[in-house]
Amino acid sequence: MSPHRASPPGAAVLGEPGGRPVPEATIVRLAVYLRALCSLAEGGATVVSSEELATVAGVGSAKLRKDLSFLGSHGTRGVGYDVSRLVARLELTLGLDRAHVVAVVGAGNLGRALVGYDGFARRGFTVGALFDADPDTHGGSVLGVAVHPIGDLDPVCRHLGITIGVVAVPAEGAQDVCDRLVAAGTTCVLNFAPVVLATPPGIQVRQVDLAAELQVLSFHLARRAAEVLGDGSHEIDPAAGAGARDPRTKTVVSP
Amino acid sequence: MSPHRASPPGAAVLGEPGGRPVPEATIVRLAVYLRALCSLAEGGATVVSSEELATVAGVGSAKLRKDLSFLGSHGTRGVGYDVSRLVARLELTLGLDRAHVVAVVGAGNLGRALVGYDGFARRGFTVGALFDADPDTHGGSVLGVAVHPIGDLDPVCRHLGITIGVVAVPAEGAQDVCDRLVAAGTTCVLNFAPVVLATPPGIQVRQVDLAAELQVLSFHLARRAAEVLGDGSHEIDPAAGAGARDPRTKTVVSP
DNA sequence: GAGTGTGAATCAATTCACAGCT
DNA sequence: AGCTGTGAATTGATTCACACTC
Repeated sequence: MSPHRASPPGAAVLGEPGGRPVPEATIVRLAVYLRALCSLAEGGATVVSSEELATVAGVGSAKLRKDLSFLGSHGTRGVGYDVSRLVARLELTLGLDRAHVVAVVGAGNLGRALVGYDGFARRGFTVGALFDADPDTHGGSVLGVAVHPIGDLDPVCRHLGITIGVVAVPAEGAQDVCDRLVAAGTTCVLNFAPVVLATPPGIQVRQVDLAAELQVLSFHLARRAAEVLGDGSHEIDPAAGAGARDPRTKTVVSP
Repeated sequence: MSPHRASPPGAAVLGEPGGRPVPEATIVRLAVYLRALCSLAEGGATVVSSEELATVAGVGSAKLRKDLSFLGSHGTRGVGYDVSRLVARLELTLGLDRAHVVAVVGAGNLGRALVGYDGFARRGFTVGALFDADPDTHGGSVLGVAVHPIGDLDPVCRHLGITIGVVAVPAEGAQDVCDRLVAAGTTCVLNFAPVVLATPPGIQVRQVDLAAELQVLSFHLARRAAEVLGDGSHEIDPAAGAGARDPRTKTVVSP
């Protein structure tokens, strides 16, 4: 249907908060740092070193410092980072200083689970509306969120000031839903449907592909099995490797 | 610290399916290609070119060919790839030739939604057991899958031959659940809890962080807003030498 | 002619290592 | 002394472009 281009993969643009373009990979980690910081704050910490924070966040300290440097970070040399100050900086950078209202499209198992997911609310994301194709659901509500027909997506989203759309419908309907979200002025889409969405440029799409995640794990199981069995499933095999090495896994610091 | 040459020189990079190590980024895309191929196959296609397949998968054709070359791919020059042959090759590589039984820990909204997610079954993943901390759920079942106490995780998983564990519990319980899964012999974990799991080496962890995904989208909303408003949210580094916004820079992929 | 497979070049991300603050 | 911030070096991934096959 849509002759749009797929949204550009990386597309890290410049003119960013700290004055430099923030790499995509870094942005994802900022949210992780924020989480880690909050849990440290709950534990009573008021300052943290990059080493401590990195450990909690599961990354190396150098990477963490580099990441934070993109925000023109406010650490103190010889001391560390002021926790509440850094929390505030991360929240600002991630746009969490203002509340966001999201629309969830698809009131199936997944859609309903997302409405109830408290991790969203905890970060200032509220589900303003649910949409579904099934007329039986219309007029009902899930945890206090009204369910609307998909045909009403445009007016309802505009009225509620929706800025992020979540696609939780089966693959067949996903592109149509996406097109409607974009037409309704939404510029950010979180897609759970197992299809690559085509969008006009400027629209941000994040894909969460549950089946693909399992397949990646399955790949590693298969690789390991092949290794142990001396690789029975494949042809080419020059060097039969000793199996001890583990190239993957985000292993902790090796002593 | 000086583990410069710490890695054993004898054990060369291990041999992967196609004979070369497969980059992580590629593995994720293989699942996408498989999906794209299946939908093309349903449309009656029997051969595809890298160009066609790449379009459906939302990547560039060069990247696709490079990715497939890691499997010692079987395309035909001047023609393209035999669809069913390539499907078989991808399934083999991703370990989908054998069925996998997964355990879902956490029978809340998300856990139950995952049990019902047909995208799993469609790729040969069956949920063999559900576990939950709440005694009220024990002995019950969700869509035919029995709910067990978390304390029974080890025996039940071993009995069912679980190879993949899915963590769908709140953050507080996640590390404990992960430890139990690992103790029960599971080597692959799909984690939905918003914490970084610590695991022994050799354990594969994939993290799905729903709140983080929204935060990444929120970041882009904030960046865009800052751009439009001439960036009111930041102070640091007023020494922006070059023009504030540079519409160039690799950015948009030309059609 | 059409389209794969792949070295070589480019681009991005990570890690190192150290200068510079407190 | 301790720890951040960051250029420089390295590693990894993507893109190019073309030889080669059908």
